[in-house]
Amino acid sequence: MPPGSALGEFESLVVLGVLQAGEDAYGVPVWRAIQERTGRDVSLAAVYKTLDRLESKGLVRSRQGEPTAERGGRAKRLYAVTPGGLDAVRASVQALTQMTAGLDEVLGT
Amino acid sequence: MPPGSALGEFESLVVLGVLQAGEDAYGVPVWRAIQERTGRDVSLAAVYKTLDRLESKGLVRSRQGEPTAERGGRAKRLYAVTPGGLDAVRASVQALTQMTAGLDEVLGT
DNA sequence: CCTAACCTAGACGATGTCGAAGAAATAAAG
DNA sequence: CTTTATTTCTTCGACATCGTCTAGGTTAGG
Repeated sequence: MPPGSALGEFESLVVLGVLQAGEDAYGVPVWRAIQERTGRDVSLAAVYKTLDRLESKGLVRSRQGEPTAERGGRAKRLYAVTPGGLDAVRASVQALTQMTAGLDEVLGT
Repeated sequence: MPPGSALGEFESLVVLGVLQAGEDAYGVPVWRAIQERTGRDVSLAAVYKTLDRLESKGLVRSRQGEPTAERGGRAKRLYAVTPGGLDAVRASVQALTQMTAGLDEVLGT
C-alpha cells in the first residue's frame, strides 16, 4: 500500500456511506446514512467537500444522473467507490479491528 | 457528547495503542503496537505529537516514570486513557461499526 | 418568479506527519 | 574519576492534508 493511502476518519465514513447508499449514492443519501448510523450531526457541505477530495484521490468516481420529475429534482451527481477506494476503506477498517483486538473488556465490547 | 469529541483516525489508533500497551504505556510501546498491528510505518514523533494533543484535550493523562538501570534508560512519560478518552474511542469504533454493518460482502468481511 | 432539491466555493482551525535537535542515562576511554 | 560515546526517550518547528462551516449558486417544477 503506497503511502498517502490512509483515509481520514470522516473520509472513511463517507466512503462507507457511498457503499451503503448503493445505486442511488448522491450527496443527500450519503449524508443521511452517516447521520442515521453514527448519530453525528454534520453539514451536507462537509460530505460534498469530502466526496470531492476523495474523487481527486481516485477513491470514488462520479457521473451525472438524470433529472427526476419532482419539484427541484435536478440532475444528481452519483458516486461509486473505486477499487482503490475499496482497498483503502478495507485497510482502515482492518487497522481499527486489529487495534481493538483483545480490548473487549475495556471497550465494553 | 460535546462537539469536538470526534477523534481523528490516527488519534484513535494512538488511544488504542495506549490501551494495548497497558501499564507500560510510553512512546515506544505505543508506537510499536501501532506498527505491529496495523503494519503502518509511522514515525515516533507522530505518536508523541498526537499523545500531546490528546492530553491537551483531556483524553489521556501522563505521569513521569522512574529511570531504569540500563543504557539510555531515562525516565519515561507514562500514559493512561481517561474516562473521556475511553468514551471518545468507543464512539469512534462504534461509528465505524455501524457504518460497516451489512457491507460484509463488499468489504470481504 | 418562487420555492424546492442539490451542488460549489472559500475559508480556517484541527490533524497527520516528519526531520532534526535536545536531555538523561549508562558504558567505555584514558 | 571525568570525559566522551552511545543508547533511549522526548520535544520542537514546520507544513500538507483533513474536517467543517457559512454563504452562495444552479436547475427543476409550481
